[in-house]
Amino acid sequence: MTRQQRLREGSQKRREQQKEDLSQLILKAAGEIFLRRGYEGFSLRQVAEEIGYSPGTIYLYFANKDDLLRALAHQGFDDFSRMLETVSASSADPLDRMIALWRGYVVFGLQNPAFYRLIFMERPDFFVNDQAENAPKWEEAFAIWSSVMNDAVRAGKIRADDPVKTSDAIWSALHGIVALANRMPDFTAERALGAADAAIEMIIKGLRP
Amino acid sequence: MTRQQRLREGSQKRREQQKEDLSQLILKAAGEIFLRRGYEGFSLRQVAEEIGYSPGTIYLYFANKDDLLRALAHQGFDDFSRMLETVSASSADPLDRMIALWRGYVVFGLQNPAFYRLIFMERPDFFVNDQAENAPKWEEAFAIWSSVMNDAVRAGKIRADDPVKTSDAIWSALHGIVALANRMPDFTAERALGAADAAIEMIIKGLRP
DNA sequence: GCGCTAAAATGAACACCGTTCAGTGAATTA
DNA sequence: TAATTCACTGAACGGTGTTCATTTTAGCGC
Repeated sequence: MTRQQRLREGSQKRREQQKEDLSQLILKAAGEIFLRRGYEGFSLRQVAEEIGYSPGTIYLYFANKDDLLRALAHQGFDDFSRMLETVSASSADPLDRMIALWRGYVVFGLQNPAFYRLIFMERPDFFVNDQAENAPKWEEAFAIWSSVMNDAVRAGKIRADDPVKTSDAIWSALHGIVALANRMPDFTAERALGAADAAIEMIIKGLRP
Repeated sequence: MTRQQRLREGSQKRREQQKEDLSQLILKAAGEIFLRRGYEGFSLRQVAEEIGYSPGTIYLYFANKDDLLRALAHQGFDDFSRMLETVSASSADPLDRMIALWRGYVVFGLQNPAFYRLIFMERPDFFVNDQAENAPKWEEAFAIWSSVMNDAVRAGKIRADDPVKTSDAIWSALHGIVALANRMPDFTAERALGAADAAIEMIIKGLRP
């Protein structure tokens, strides 16, 4: 390899590094503004303002607003997935683990309202219709969810005549709690946690074998 | 009363009538566009375009976009309330009535996605913080809801240790189903109805005395 | 019928938004 | 040093909600 080739390679690498840096800077600023202003208040022009670039520059790193929003959603979903994994490893008892998972879902939703809204309320299409390899796998998270439920069924802790419908019903109950807390002014986190306890108790008793 | 006075009164009435007419025309056009374009696509300029007036005219009849949107939400909530009343009178048996009410909630949500989204997902603040007399009463709808539940409790059909938490949990479950069906591309109405059946069965069994 | 007056409606403007693209200027290459 | 590539800009386009001076319209007394 000649000296010139090495020089060119180094230069190219440096450029790519800078490009990657700015991409990350945009993403970081976007995350801050998204948390600060919420889903509706989030705008590309503010992100550009924040990092001191013109609005057009963002389009050199992200295809459009949705693309940037999708990147944020993926980050948020990674956190969500990690939480699921952590919680599902918290206990050896199948029933305890399942309850911990459900409670973890609600707590995550209450503690990360902006991201929960983005992922599960405003733009679930980012995940459902996303074939990209780098996309966090909706299915993987759901795999944890259903494996925990399967374990409880196998251990004879709960009955699930129709696993899909039952799983949907449980998910809906938890999602409903978080969604109401997210949008209704008087559905406080405290009230949501109370509803979650009642729901979990109801579900467990309702699915008793 | 002189002839002139009568003339003036008639004229004034005619004017008020015209004002009322245009107000209703705006509301009607707004409803159509809201249904056609959904919550996000709805714009005042389109409403003005539809009825052949300039955008500013709408502000002579509604304070702003929220005010018009609130009027739509109130209409939608009236439909919702009527449905609750109708359904709650459908059966004499407390348990049947309660189940019919729950199922009616889900069906209404699935059949009126735009309005359900407006009322329960995007702008519940229209109701929670609305002190106006003409506002549909959130509390009245909830009164039907909880009276039906109370009847079932008194009839010994279900147990409700903590009525508020239990009621919140049930509402959350139903809302979760409708909310998921509303926003998730692959959560079809059919799937939602399946989840609703599973949820209702789970709840009934979970609350068995 | 004719001015006068008050109400109604307009349309241009403002400040935003996402998005595009010809043009600029700096860094790299030859 | 000259040429070229590249990141970046900033103005523009069409859209949004909202305001307000201005114009048009309609009813009134005469």
